[in-house]
Amino acid sequence: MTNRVRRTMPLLPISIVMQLTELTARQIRYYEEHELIRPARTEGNKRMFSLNDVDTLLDIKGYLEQGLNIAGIKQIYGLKEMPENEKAEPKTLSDAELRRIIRDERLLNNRPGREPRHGDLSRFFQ
DNA sequence: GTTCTAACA
DNA sequence: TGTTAGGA
Repeated sequence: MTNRVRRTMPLLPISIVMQLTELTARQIRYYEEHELIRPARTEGNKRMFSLNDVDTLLDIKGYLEQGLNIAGIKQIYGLKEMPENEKAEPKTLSDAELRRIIRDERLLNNRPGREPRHGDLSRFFQ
């Protein structure tokens, strides 16, 4: 079995992915709506995530913490209609390019819903 | 008990 | 995004 298969094999239910990524089910489903991830479905319509999906979600979380919104992240993952189940690799962006995207979004909207961050070491002390 | 979709005091 | 209703 190839590593690609291993990484794209749908194995994880949303509850596990929630713990692995520290994202809410709402967020995970929302990102699927925007085609940032493409989890498979069981016969009962339950989402099954691959390790690649988890990896992508972790990247998304990182970008969100940097102030990017879905639109900005979509620019990085151009996840259009690709061959079956093959996920797009993160578009390689220069730091300058990434900074430009973030700056534009801060300009466009004053980072809606974002409160001053205290320091993210807090999650290590829950 | 878990996950799903749709919708919003 | 959170949360909840109503089903599966």
